[in-house]
Amino acid sequence: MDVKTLCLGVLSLGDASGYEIRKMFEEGPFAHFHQASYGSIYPALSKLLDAGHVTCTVKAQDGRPDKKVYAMTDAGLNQFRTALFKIPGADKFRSETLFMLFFADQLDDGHLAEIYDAYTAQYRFFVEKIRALDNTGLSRGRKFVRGFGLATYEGALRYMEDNRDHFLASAKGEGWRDMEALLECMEAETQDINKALAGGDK
Amino acid sequence: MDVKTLCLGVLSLGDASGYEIRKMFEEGPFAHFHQASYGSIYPALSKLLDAGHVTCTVKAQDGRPDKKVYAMTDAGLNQFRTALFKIPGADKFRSETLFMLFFADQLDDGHLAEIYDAYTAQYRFFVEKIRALDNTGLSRGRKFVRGFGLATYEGALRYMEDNRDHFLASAKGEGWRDMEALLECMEAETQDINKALAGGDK
DNA sequence: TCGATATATATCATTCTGATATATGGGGGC
DNA sequence: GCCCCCATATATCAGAATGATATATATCGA
Repeated sequence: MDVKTLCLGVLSLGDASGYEIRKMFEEGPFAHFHQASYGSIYPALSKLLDAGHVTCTVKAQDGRPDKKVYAMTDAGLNQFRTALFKIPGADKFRSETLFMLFFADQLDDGHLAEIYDAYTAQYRFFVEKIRALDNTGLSRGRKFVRGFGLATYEGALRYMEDNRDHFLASAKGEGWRDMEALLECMEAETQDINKALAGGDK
Repeated sequence: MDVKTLCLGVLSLGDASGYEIRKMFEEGPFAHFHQASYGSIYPALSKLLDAGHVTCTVKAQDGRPDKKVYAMTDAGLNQFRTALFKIPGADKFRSETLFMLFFADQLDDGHLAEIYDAYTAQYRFFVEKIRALDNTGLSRGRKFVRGFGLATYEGALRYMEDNRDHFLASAKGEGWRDMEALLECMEAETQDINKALAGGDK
């Protein structure tokens, strides 16, 4: 799913400028499951304009720079609905923090605790913020992703709170498995995946 | 965190080829919170070799193509530990499925149910697979990320199972908020974030 | 008055993805 | 026996995205 489609999605909710679209991915309702930067949004809007999927109106503002407000056309809506009808690609989760915590034994104790507590605080903040959101009057899709995010963050937060002291206190180097063991593990998983897919999933 | 650092992390667990490193991100212990493709791994290994952070030994195999086995040097280990001491960047989660489900009202009912059930099945599969993992003898870091992943997936799965029927059955277009309302919402969130960060978090 | 922050658009080097190319060998189906 | 698919293994590349930077204006607090 490219940024053009993401922009069309945002514009299906109402007219917006590139700056506003970016805010939707930075702090808005999409922030927790998608992101896009200026460097991809502005070129995407140019392409959408060329293709006739959006229109552009320059609006002068007092006390602020001019704004280019984009609006979706019928062709754009069709394009968006076509994209929505495809099979979605797999989720992609990237966490530098979890990668670091994986290598806890290589880290200094103070730094490890610092990272752990900052990560916990972040999740606690997200949970509180999403809980505080008023979900009356929202579309079912918006309600669903809100609940989904809350449920996952709550699961993660509870785990981190429950396991903090034991994790930070447990001994370094206990139980060390080598590369061969990891690769064997993986082979077993591969077979499972193949079996599951052959069984009819996805 | 660039792919060079990710490769060093894998190599800190034992010697490996580019192909094997890729498997670690595709199906191995890192699969659920990081990914890297050949197109980034092979160039990264070349750069690490030039920098003296790894060594390379070509190994002939019977019945299989030759293998380039990479091993971390002392300089490489130092480099990796330096990278681990930095403040980790923010998590990045991207889900095309959640983006589509956000726009549930734009989707055909059959397709919506299909996407929902496939997504649920995927999470159920992950939960079962991680539960089945033998965690005895693993390092505390490995144990932690396993538990973390399980807790988040369980939270998401429970939510999807509990809300399926209500979500799919609820009426289209109920409660429609416009762009202005979304942007107002965001402004409130921004202030919260600033307050929280000023308060000492992270 | 100075610096920081917010609004707003735009560009670009670097990086990463996803696809493709190349080569070998094993296993299953017919 | 033959064909096709899959797994192993390395490498490259077009296209896309990131993160940083440049530019300009206005507000707010110190």
